[in-house]
Amino acid sequence: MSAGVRTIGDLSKVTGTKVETIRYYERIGLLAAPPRTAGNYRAYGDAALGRLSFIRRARDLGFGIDQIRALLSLSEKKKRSCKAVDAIAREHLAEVEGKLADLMALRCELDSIIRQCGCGTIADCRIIEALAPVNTGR
Amino acid sequence: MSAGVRTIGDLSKVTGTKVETIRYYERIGLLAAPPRTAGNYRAYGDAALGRLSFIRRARDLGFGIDQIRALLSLSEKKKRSCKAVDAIAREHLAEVEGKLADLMALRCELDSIIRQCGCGTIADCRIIEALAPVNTGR
DNA sequence: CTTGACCCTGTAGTGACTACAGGGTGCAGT
DNA sequence: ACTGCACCCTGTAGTCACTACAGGGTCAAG
Repeated sequence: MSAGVRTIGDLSKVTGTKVETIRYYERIGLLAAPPRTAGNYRAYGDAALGRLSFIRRARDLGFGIDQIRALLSLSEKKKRSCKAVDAIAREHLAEVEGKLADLMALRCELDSIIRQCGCGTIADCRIIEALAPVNTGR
Repeated sequence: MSAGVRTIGDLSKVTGTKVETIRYYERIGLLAAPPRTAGNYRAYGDAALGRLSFIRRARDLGFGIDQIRALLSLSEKKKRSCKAVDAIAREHLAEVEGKLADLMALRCELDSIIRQCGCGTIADCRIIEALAPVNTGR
Protein backbone atom coordinates (compact mmCIF):
# COMPACT_ATOMS: atom_id res chain seq x y z
CA MET A 1 0.00 0.00 0.00
CA SER A 2 0.74 3.68 0.00
CA ALA A 3 2.25 3.74 -3.46
CA GLY A 4 3.19 7.40 -3.26
CA VAL A 5 2.04 8.92 -6.52
CA ARG A 6 -1.49 8.89 -7.85
CA THR A 7 -3.40 10.59 -10.63
CA ILE A 8 -6.55 12.52 -9.94
CA GLY A 9 -8.54 9.57 -11.24
CA ASP A 10 -6.93 7.24 -8.70
CA LEU A 11 -7.75 9.66 -5.90
CA SER A 12 -11.27 9.87 -7.22
CA LYS A 13 -11.71 6.09 -7.12
CA VAL A 14 -10.07 5.60 -3.74
CA THR A 15 -12.04 8.33 -1.99
CA GLY A 16 -15.28 8.13 -3.94
CA THR A 17 -14.98 11.80 -4.91
CA LYS A 18 -15.67 12.98 -8.46
CA VAL A 19 -12.68 14.26 -10.37
CA GLU A 20 -14.38 17.64 -10.83
CA THR A 21 -14.97 17.90 -7.11
CA ILE A 22 -11.29 17.32 -6.37
CA ARG A 23 -10.35 20.08 -8.79
CA TYR A 24 -13.01 22.25 -7.17
CA TYR A 25 -11.48 21.66 -3.73
CA GLU A 26 -8.14 22.74 -5.14
CA ARG A 27 -9.66 25.87 -6.67
CA ILE A 28 -11.19 26.97 -3.38
CA GLY A 29 -7.98 26.21 -1.50
CA LEU A 30 -9.21 23.23 0.49
CA LEU A 31 -6.63 20.96 -1.13
CA ALA A 32 -3.16 22.23 -2.01
CA ALA A 33 -2.23 22.29 -5.69
CA PRO A 34 -0.15 19.14 -6.16
CA PRO A 35 3.03 18.84 -8.23
CA ARG A 36 2.58 18.00 -11.91
CA THR A 37 4.02 15.36 -14.20
CA ALA A 38 5.84 16.17 -17.45
CA GLY A 39 2.49 15.96 -19.22
CA ASN A 40 0.88 18.43 -16.78
CA TYR A 41 -1.08 15.80 -14.88
CA ARG A 42 -1.65 16.30 -11.16
CA ALA A 43 0.51 13.88 -9.13
CA TYR A 44 -0.79 13.37 -5.62
CA GLY A 45 1.16 11.97 -2.70
CA ASP A 46 -0.14 10.17 0.37
CA ALA A 47 -0.68 13.37 2.33
CA ALA A 48 -3.13 14.63 -0.27
CA LEU A 49 -4.99 11.34 -0.13
CA GLY A 50 -5.26 11.61 3.65
CA ARG A 51 -6.46 15.17 3.47
CA LEU A 52 -9.08 14.37 0.85
CA SER A 53 -10.33 11.41 2.88
CA PHE A 54 -10.65 13.69 5.88
CA ILE A 55 -12.61 16.20 3.84
CA ARG A 56 -14.95 13.53 2.47
CA ARG A 57 -15.69 12.08 5.89
CA ALA A 58 -16.39 15.52 7.28
CA ARG A 59 -18.66 16.29 4.30
CA ASP A 60 -20.48 12.98 4.81
CA LEU A 61 -21.10 14.12 8.39
CA GLY A 62 -22.58 17.29 6.98
CA PHE A 63 -19.86 19.76 7.95
CA GLY A 64 -19.66 22.82 5.73
CA ILE A 65 -16.58 23.76 3.77
CA ASP A 66 -15.64 26.53 6.19
CA GLN A 67 -16.02 24.25 9.17
CA ILE A 68 -13.82 21.70 7.41
CA ARG A 69 -11.23 24.37 6.72
CA ALA A 70 -11.17 25.11 10.45
CA LEU A 71 -11.03 21.43 11.41
CA LEU A 72 -8.14 20.82 9.02
CA SER A 73 -6.18 23.74 10.32
CA LEU A 74 -6.80 22.61 13.92
CA SER A 75 -5.83 19.05 13.13
CA GLU A 76 -2.33 20.25 12.37
CA LYS A 77 -1.83 21.86 15.77
CA LYS A 78 -1.33 18.66 17.69
CA LYS A 79 -0.36 20.20 20.98
CA ARG A 80 -3.33 22.50 21.40
CA SER A 81 -6.44 21.60 23.30
CA CYS A 82 -9.19 20.11 21.22
CA LYS A 83 -11.81 22.36 22.73
CA ALA A 84 -12.11 24.30 19.48
CA VAL A 85 -12.69 21.04 17.60
CA ASP A 86 -15.32 20.06 20.09
CA ALA A 87 -17.00 23.45 19.68
CA ILE A 88 -17.20 23.10 15.89
CA ALA A 89 -18.65 19.64 16.18
CA ARG A 90 -21.20 20.74 18.77
CA GLU A 91 -22.17 23.73 16.68
CA HIS A 92 -22.76 21.43 13.75
CA LEU A 93 -24.73 19.02 15.90
CA ALA A 94 -26.95 21.90 16.96
CA GLU A 95 -27.54 22.81 13.31
CA VAL A 96 -28.45 19.22 12.54
CA GLU A 97 -30.83 19.10 15.47
CA GLY A 98 -32.46 22.31 14.34
CA LYS A 99 -33.01 20.97 10.84
CA LEU A 100 -34.29 17.74 12.31
CA ALA A 101 -36.89 19.59 14.38
CA ASP A 102 -37.98 21.60 11.34
CA LEU A 103 -38.30 18.50 9.22
CA MET A 104 -40.27 16.63 11.87
CA ALA A 105 -42.73 19.49 12.17
CA LEU A 106 -42.97 19.52 8.40
CA ARG A 107 -43.64 15.82 8.25
CA CYS A 108 -46.45 16.11 10.77
CA GLU A 109 -48.08 18.89 8.86
CA LEU A 110 -47.77 17.14 5.51
CA ASP A 111 -49.00 13.92 7.01
CA SER A 112 -52.12 15.50 8.46
CA ILE A 113 -52.88 17.30 5.23
CA ILE A 114 -52.53 14.13 3.21
CA ARG A 115 -54.67 12.10 5.60
CA GLN A 116 -57.53 14.53 5.08
CA CYS A 117 -57.65 13.88 1.36
CA GLY A 118 -60.71 11.93 0.43
CA CYS A 119 -59.55 11.73 -3.17
CA GLY A 120 -62.67 13.19 -4.68
CA THR A 121 -62.47 16.03 -7.16
CA ILE A 122 -60.02 18.85 -6.95
CA ALA A 123 -62.81 21.26 -6.01
CA ASP A 124 -63.12 19.41 -2.68
CA CYS A 125 -59.46 18.51 -2.27
CA ARG A 126 -58.26 19.14 1.27
CA ILE A 127 -54.68 19.37 0.10
CA ILE A 128 -55.40 22.22 -2.28
CA GLU A 129 -57.59 23.76 0.37
CA ALA A 130 -54.82 23.61 2.93
CA LEU A 131 -52.59 25.51 0.55
CA ALA A 132 -55.09 28.01 -0.77
CA PRO A 133 -55.78 31.16 1.20
CA VAL A 134 -59.17 31.59 2.80
CA ASN A 135 -61.14 33.44 0.18
CA THR A 136 -59.61 32.68 -3.16
CA GLY A 137 -60.14 30.64 -6.24
CA ARG A 138 -63.90 30.30 -6.07
CA MET B 1 -61.05 43.98 2.52
CA SER B 2 -59.84 42.86 -0.89
CA ALA B 3 -59.00 46.33 -2.11
CA GLY B 4 -58.25 45.18 -5.63
CA VAL B 5 -54.99 46.83 -6.57
CA ARG B 6 -51.72 46.48 -4.70
CA THR B 7 -48.11 47.37 -5.29
CA ILE B 8 -45.39 44.78 -5.07
CA GLY B 9 -44.49 46.14 -1.64
CA ASP B 10 -48.03 45.56 -0.37
CA LEU B 11 -47.94 42.02 -1.66
CA SER B 12 -44.60 41.58 0.00
CA LYS B 13 -45.91 42.70 3.38
CA VAL B 14 -49.17 40.77 3.21
CA THR B 15 -47.55 37.49 2.21
CA GLY B 16 -44.23 37.84 3.97
CA THR B 17 -42.36 37.40 0.69
CA LYS B 18 -39.44 39.61 -0.25
CA VAL B 19 -40.00 41.94 -3.17
CA GLU B 20 -37.10 40.39 -5.04
CA THR B 21 -38.60 36.97 -4.55
CA ILE B 22 -41.89 38.07 -6.06
CA ARG B 23 -40.09 39.44 -9.10
CA TYR B 24 -38.14 36.19 -9.24
CA TYR B 25 -41.38 34.18 -9.28
CA GLU B 26 -42.55 36.32 -12.17
CA ARG B 27 -39.30 35.81 -14.04
CA ILE B 28 -39.55 32.03 -13.78
CA GLY B 29 -43.21 32.08 -14.77
CA LEU B 30 -44.68 31.02 -11.44
CA LEU B 31 -46.61 34.28 -11.16
CA ALA B 32 -48.10 35.96 -14.22
CA ALA B 33 -46.72 39.38 -15.13
CA PRO B 34 -49.30 41.82 -13.73
CA PRO B 35 -50.58 44.96 -15.46
CA ARG B 36 -48.58 48.13 -14.87
CA THR B 37 -49.48 51.61 -13.70
CA ALA B 38 -48.63 54.74 -15.69
CA GLY B 39 -45.35 54.90 -13.79
CA ASN B 40 -44.50 51.30 -14.74
CA TYR B 41 -45.23 49.89 -11.28
CA ARG B 42 -46.64 46.39 -11.03
CA ALA B 43 -50.33 46.52 -10.04
CA TYR B 44 -51.55 43.25 -8.56
CA GLY B 45 -55.15 42.17 -8.18
CA ASP B 46 -56.64 39.74 -5.68
CA ALA B 47 -55.99 36.72 -7.83
CA ALA B 48 -52.27 37.39 -7.76
CA LEU B 49 -52.39 37.75 -4.00
CA GLY B 50 -54.15 34.40 -3.72
CA ARG B 51 -51.68 32.73 -6.02
CA LEU B 52 -48.70 34.09 -4.15
CA SER B 53 -50.14 33.01 -0.80
CA PHE B 54 -50.60 29.53 -2.24
CA ILE B 55 -47.01 29.48 -3.42
CA ARG B 56 -45.69 30.64 -0.05
CA ARG B 57 -47.62 28.03 1.88
CA ALA B 58 -46.45 25.33 -0.42
CA ARG B 59 -42.84 26.57 -0.10
CA ASP B 60 -43.20 26.61 3.68
CA LEU B 61 -44.23 22.99 3.44
CA GLY B 62 -41.05 22.33 1.49
CA PHE B 63 -42.52 21.74 -1.96
CA GLY B 64 -40.15 22.51 -4.81
CA ILE B 65 -40.92 25.06 -7.49
CA ASP B 66 -41.77 22.41 -10.08
CA GLN B 67 -44.09 20.64 -7.67
CA ILE B 68 -45.79 23.95 -6.96
CA ARG B 69 -46.15 24.60 -10.68
CA ALA B 70 -47.92 21.25 -10.96
CA LEU B 71 -50.11 21.90 -7.91
CA LEU B 72 -51.13 25.31 -9.22
CA SER B 73 -52.05 23.95 -12.60
CA LEU B 74 -54.04 21.13 -10.98
CA SER B 75 -55.81 23.52 -8.64
CA GLU B 76 -57.42 25.14 -11.65
CA LYS B 77 -58.94 21.92 -12.93
CA LYS B 78 -61.71 21.74 -10.36
CA LYS B 79 -63.55 18.83 -11.88
CA ARG B 80 -60.68 16.39 -12.09
CA SER B 81 -59.87 13.87 -9.41
CA CYS B 82 -57.36 15.02 -6.88
CA LYS B 83 -55.35 11.83 -7.16
CA ALA B 84 -52.55 13.69 -8.89
CA VAL B 85 -52.46 16.22 -6.07
CA ASP B 86 -52.32 13.43 -3.57
CA ALA B 87 -49.47 11.81 -5.49
CA ILE B 88 -47.40 15.00 -5.45
CA ALA B 89 -47.96 15.46 -1.75
CA ARG B 90 -47.07 11.85 -1.01
CA GLU B 91 -43.97 12.05 -3.15
CA HIS B 92 -42.90 15.10 -1.19
CA LEU B 93 -43.67 13.39 2.10
CA ALA B 94 -41.45 10.51 1.04
CA GLU B 95 -38.63 12.96 0.28
CA VAL B 96 -39.05 14.57 3.67
CA GLU B 97 -38.99 11.20 5.37
CA GLY B 98 -35.83 10.24 3.48
CA LYS B 99 -34.09 13.40 4.59
CA LEU B 100 -35.32 12.86 8.09
CA ALA B 101 -33.83 9.38 8.20
CA ASP B 102 -30.52 10.67 6.85
CA LEU B 103 -30.41 13.46 9.40
CA MET B 104 -31.24 11.15 12.28
CA ALA B 105 -28.44 8.80 11.29
CA LEU B 106 -26.16 11.81 11.06
CA ARG B 107 -27.13 13.03 14.48
CA CYS B 108 -26.39 9.64 16.01
CA GLU B 109 -22.98 9.53 14.42
CA LEU B 110 -22.09 13.08 15.40
CA ASP B 111 -23.35 12.51 18.87
CA SER B 112 -21.28 9.41 19.42
CA ILE B 113 -18.18 11.10 18.03
CA ILE B 114 -18.63 14.11 20.29
CA ARG B 115 -19.25 11.98 23.36
CA GLN B 116 -15.88 10.28 22.86
CA CYS B 117 -14.01 13.57 23.09
CA GLY B 118 -12.09 13.81 26.33
CA CYS B 119 -11.02 17.34 25.49
CA GLY B 120 -7.33 16.78 25.86
CA THR B 121 -4.90 17.84 23.13
CA ILE B 122 -5.63 17.63 19.46
CA ALA B 123 -3.14 14.81 19.08
CA ASP B 124 -5.52 12.60 21.11
CA CYS B 125 -8.77 14.11 19.89
CA ARG B 126 -11.35 11.46 19.05
CA ILE B 127 -13.19 13.83 16.78
CA ILE B 128 -10.18 14.45 14.57
CA GLU B 129 -9.41 10.75 14.76
CA ALA B 130 -12.89 9.86 13.61
CA LEU B 131 -12.42 12.04 10.58
CA ALA B 132 -8.85 11.15 9.73
CA PRO B 133 -8.17 8.04 7.67
CA VAL B 134 -6.44 5.12 9.30
CA ASN B 135 -2.80 5.75 8.58
CA THR B 136 -2.37 9.43 8.00
CA GLY B 137 -1.15 12.53 9.71
CA ARG B 138 1.42 10.99 12.03
C1' DC C 1 -38.95 71.65 -4.73
C1' DT C 2 -36.59 68.56 -2.07
C1' DT C 3 -36.44 64.55 0.69
C1' DG C 4 -37.10 59.90 1.34
C1' DA C 5 -39.59 55.76 0.59
C1' DC C 6 -40.74 53.18 -2.72
C1' DC C 7 -40.36 51.14 -7.57
C1' DC C 8 -37.77 49.57 -12.05
C1' DT C 9 -34.16 46.52 -14.80
C1' DG C 10 -30.26 43.78 -15.02
C1' DT C 11 -26.52 41.30 -13.22
C1' DA C 12 -23.87 38.73 -10.00
C1' DG C 13 -23.44 36.18 -5.74
C1' DT C 14 -24.69 32.14 -2.39
C1' DG C 15 -23.04 26.52 -1.33
C1' DA C 16 -21.18 22.78 -2.96
C1' DC C 17 -20.77 21.02 -6.48
C1' DT C 18 -21.83 19.21 -11.65
C1' DA C 19 -21.58 19.31 -16.59
C1' DC C 20 -19.94 20.40 -20.56
C1' DA C 21 -16.73 22.19 -24.61
C1' DG C 22 -12.60 21.98 -26.69
C1' DG C 23 -8.40 20.47 -26.39
C1' DG C 24 -3.83 17.47 -24.80
C1' DT C 25 -1.47 12.90 -22.95
C1' DG C 26 -0.38 8.14 -22.52
C1' DC C 27 -0.57 3.51 -23.48
C1' DA C 28 -2.15 -0.98 -25.68
C1' DG C 29 -2.76 -3.19 -29.83
C1' DT C 30 -1.89 -3.70 -34.76
C1' DA D 1 4.40 4.16 -36.95
C1' DC D 2 -0.34 4.57 -36.33
C1' DT D 3 -4.87 4.34 -34.34
C1' DG D 4 -8.07 4.11 -30.76
C1' DC D 5 -9.45 4.98 -26.45
C1' DA D 6 -9.37 6.23 -21.69
C1' DC D 7 -7.80 9.50 -19.22
C1' DC D 8 -6.15 14.32 -18.20
C1' DC D 9 -6.16 19.65 -18.78
C1' DT D 10 -8.52 24.57 -18.49
C1' DG D 11 -12.36 27.45 -18.38
C1' DT D 12 -17.05 28.47 -18.21
C1' DA D 13 -21.81 27.90 -17.25
C1' DG D 14 -25.51 25.49 -14.96
C1' DT D 15 -28.04 23.72 -10.61
C1' DC D 16 -31.85 25.52 -6.58
C1' DA D 17 -34.31 29.12 -4.71
C1' DC D 18 -33.40 32.88 -3.81
C1' DT D 19 -30.59 37.38 -2.26
C1' DA D 20 -28.03 41.53 -2.98
C1' DC D 21 -26.52 45.06 -5.20
C1' DA D 22 -25.87 49.07 -8.84
C1' DG D 23 -27.80 52.57 -11.18
C1' DG D 24 -31.58 54.62 -12.17
C1' DG D 25 -37.04 56.30 -12.16
C1' DT D 26 -41.68 57.59 -9.51
C1' DC D 27 -44.53 59.50 -6.10
C1' DA D 28 -46.50 61.74 -2.03
C1' DA D 29 -45.60 64.63 2.00
C1' DG D 30 -43.76 68.65 3.90
